[in-house]
Amino acid sequence: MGCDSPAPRRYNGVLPPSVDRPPMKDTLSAVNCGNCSVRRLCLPAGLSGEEIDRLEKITGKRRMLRAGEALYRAGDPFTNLFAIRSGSFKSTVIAADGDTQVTHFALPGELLGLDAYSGRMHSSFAEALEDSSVCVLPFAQLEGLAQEVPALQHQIYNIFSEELKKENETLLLLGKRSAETRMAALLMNISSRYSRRGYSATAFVLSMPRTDIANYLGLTAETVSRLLTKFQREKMIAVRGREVEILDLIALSELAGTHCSYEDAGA
Amino acid sequence: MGCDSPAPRRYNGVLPPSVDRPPMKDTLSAVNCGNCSVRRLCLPAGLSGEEIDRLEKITGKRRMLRAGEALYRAGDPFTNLFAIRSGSFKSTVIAADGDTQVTHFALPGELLGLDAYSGRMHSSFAEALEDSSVCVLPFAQLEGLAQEVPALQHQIYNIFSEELKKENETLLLLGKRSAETRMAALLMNISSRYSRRGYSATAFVLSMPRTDIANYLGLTAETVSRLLTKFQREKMIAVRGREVEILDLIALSELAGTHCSYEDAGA
DNA sequence: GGGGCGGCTTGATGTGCATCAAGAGCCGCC
DNA sequence: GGCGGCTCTTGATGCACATCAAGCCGCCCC
Repeated sequence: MGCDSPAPRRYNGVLPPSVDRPPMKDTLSAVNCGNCSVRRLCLPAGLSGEEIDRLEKITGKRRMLRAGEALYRAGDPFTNLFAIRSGSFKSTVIAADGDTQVTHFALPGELLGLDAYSGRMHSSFAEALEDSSVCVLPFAQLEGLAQEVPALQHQIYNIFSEELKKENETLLLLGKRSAETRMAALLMNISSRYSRRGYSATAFVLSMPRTDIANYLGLTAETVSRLLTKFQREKMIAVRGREVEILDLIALSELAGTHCSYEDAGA
Repeated sequence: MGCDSPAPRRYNGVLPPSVDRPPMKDTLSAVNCGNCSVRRLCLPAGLSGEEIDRLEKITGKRRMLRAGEALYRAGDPFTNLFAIRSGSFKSTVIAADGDTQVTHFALPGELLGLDAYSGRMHSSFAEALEDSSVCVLPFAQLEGLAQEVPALQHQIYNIFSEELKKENETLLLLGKRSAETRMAALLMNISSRYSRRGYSATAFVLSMPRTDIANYLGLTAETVSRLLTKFQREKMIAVRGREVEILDLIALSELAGTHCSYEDAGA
């Protein structure tokens, strides 16, 4: 394509390592939004019981993925949105020179593929960070249903809008913050997202390798490693491989500069 | 609010300087989407003549703003979207510590306020960079119309999705690129956006000061200034204050690393 | 005209994080 | 068990860009 030119700068490829285990086969088990543990965070939020029933009729199946498996790749035709049911994903984009950028880490209840609507083609990659399961949402049908169910349309706008808001915060982080602040902010972010999902806010396992964290934060893996060690030395966290325990939530949130939006962190 | 803590890092306030001229008064002149020069880029894209008529009934009025005037501020209740008719804007978010980040520069045909839908409140600021005019779109009515007009709903999704896609590219830029690459990419980006709007791709006036460019790119004004000087020395551009002329589009696009997506730049 | 101010440029110095390099822990596999 | 390949850590060095500090230019206003 003649696109081999300029200077990447920093970094180290982070492309789908293409796992050797066979992909899990698609299961056709029916989706059950009404009982789903993340329904408050997902499409069904704000829908009546009857509306959720209609939604379930559309979201025909689930798909299981193994760690490292790609949910979609840039260039794939866009037909489905995916709602994460369990596990976690990273989204990445790739520059013309082959350089990769991790743009999100996605957790259960979040939707993947929204950026593919315009152009009818995925422009980013989504890859499972651990064995995961997603609900498959054929967008054409979803769109049709939203036309009839205002609450659903409402929720779709909500999710788009939330997504934009989150990206603004990421820009703030990347644009002007020190490595230390970025790292602290990521830990706080993951903590609060796990917490919303009913997991511990202070003890969790990072599902992604250091290289992905570094890439996401615009740093290097070495710097991430040093920062985690430093935080540990300062008794803010305890780290063992990918296991993290937050020992001093207040200190960490102050470092992150987000304590005001993290409810009652200061109380 | 007890939010006076941590380390800002770098930078220099960029908040609404609050112009001394009185704000322009709102004019009630009817909007005419059908004739608007940016309708291809705006909400009417893909709508039939009759549908555009219905859209016009909703978009009741225009609003004129002077350079430096705020269109909305974080915390304002969300009732309207705004479509830029002429001029340009910057969007910014503000961190808990008061630090500001410019997240976008917006040009005619683009929508402002999309990130405020969820939560019914603006979470960012939009400020006119020059005397500008916008169409006011009461979102409740727009939402109602979209419920009846699939093509409009479609276009709203399109715009949301485009917005997400653009943010991904910005993340790529901020996450891993050198100052030089960022600056070149911004110039190319502005160039192509002006070009889509029927203006020259190679000669334009930057409507924003160096500090805003620097802030947007995660750099300092000094670095921006040095880079522009350097590009000029290397005969890629000519700069005089805010006037920019691109002398070597190819070289600049190669520096930016985006030449593959810039149609026919290599032809 | 001249003084003040904000935006811009240019230079000198400093530093935060990348880069390079080596080694340690962990795991799957032969 | 032990080898090869990961991810992760830790240390030494260097550089890109921030920071600090003048000075310039255009513009408004007295």
